[in-house]
Amino acid sequence: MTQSHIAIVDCNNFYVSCERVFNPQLCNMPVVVLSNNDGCIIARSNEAKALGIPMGAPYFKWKRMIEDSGVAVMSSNYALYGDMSSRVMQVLAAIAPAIEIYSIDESFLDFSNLPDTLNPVDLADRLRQQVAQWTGIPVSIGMASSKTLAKIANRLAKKNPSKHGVANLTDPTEIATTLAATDVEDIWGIGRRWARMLKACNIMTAADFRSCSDSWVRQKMGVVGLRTLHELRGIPCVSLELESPDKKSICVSRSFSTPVMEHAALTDRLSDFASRAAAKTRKTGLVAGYITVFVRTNRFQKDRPQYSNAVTLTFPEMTAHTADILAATRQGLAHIYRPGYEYKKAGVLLTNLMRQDMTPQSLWTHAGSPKTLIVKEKRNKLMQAFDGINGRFGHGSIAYGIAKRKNNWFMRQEKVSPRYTTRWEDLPTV
DNA sequence: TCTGGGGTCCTAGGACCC
DNA sequence: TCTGGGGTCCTAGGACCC
Repeated sequence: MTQSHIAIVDCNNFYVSCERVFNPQLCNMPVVVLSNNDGCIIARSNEAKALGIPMGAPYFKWKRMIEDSGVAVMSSNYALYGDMSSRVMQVLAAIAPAIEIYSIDESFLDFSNLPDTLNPVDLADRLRQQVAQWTGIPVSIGMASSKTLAKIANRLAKKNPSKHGVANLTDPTEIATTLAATDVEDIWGIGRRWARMLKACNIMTAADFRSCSDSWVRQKMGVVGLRTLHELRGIPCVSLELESPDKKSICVSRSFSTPVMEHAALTDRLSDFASRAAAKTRKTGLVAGYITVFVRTNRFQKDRPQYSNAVTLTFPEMTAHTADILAATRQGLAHIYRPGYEYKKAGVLLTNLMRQDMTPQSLWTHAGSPKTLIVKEKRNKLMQAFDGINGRFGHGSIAYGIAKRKNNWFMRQEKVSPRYTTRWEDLPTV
């Protein structure tokens, strides 16, 4: 068996980099990108990080400082980021032996079994240059024998300018010094809670953690923590997933820019979420068995009356049909809606998903009978036409009557860039 | 005034069964 | 004064990720 070697390619400050590709004035200056409703800061350029602006911070708390420091602020433009992501991944997939797309801005690549003539660092350099040339996005690449170590190598590549964006972490001495310089909370798989617990036990760095005993880690952090421990020792426990598995849940939820009190208004918004969720489900060729509808008040306003509730309903027959999902959403909301509260967030979650062609037939519909088949066929064709129109002209171009009243509740999005790559009208001109 | 959205996996404990 | 033992399935909640 050959030694495992894994590379992770991570786009630098991805959302900011996407904005910069089409608006070069944003280069060499501090830039942040905001979440939906311009609520939180979810991406920062290096210059913005240097100013001390933290990831995930509420925008309103930093607005003053951001304005005073001349930081450029962009609302998020997911149509642009999603499209840029697939371009980056296409370049990687064309060159690398095998790829696992891990998130919108990261991919793991299989560098095991490279031919002797091909040095992994040379291959990584080539990938970096090719992605930069063909998409304009800068990436960093870390390599090691496990995913967790590759992640640490990636941080090294980003932090250490002498690495020029590529770090291959294989030398035991370099691994030891790098782990000693890595804070325990910067390990992939160690979040805030576990970091706090570990630090309380005087385990401060990745090197400290690596020398903990298996039994102690197993007891405190379960098998997940144990896996991370072994990965840090260079034993791969998290394998590459070359085929992306089917989703197990599909969720559409939003916070509202202003609170919603009325049942009818909540129905409007949830109906929109429901039809988006239905379209997402059809797009992946799945059908849902259960639906959960949830609502909640603003959890940050502790002096206001709080209410949060959810209900799960079972579909009589698995479905991805907008009409079924809308009906269930309205039924679910009727169960959990209580008047007198200021609702801040709501959503629809579809679970028990299955490939449509694997769906068990209901006992009651005589699924095989010619009449039922014709009805099903008609319903499916309706949804195909529906998706075709919305795919071409944008979500909501066509909608069920109950899903679309007046959409006068737009998201707050004051600084959004054009959809340069996915809308003809927004194509940049040169 | 203003605090995102979408996922995964694991575990403990209860219900139920023999 | 006493009240088995073991297995499976399901779910809620907790941890994590980007």
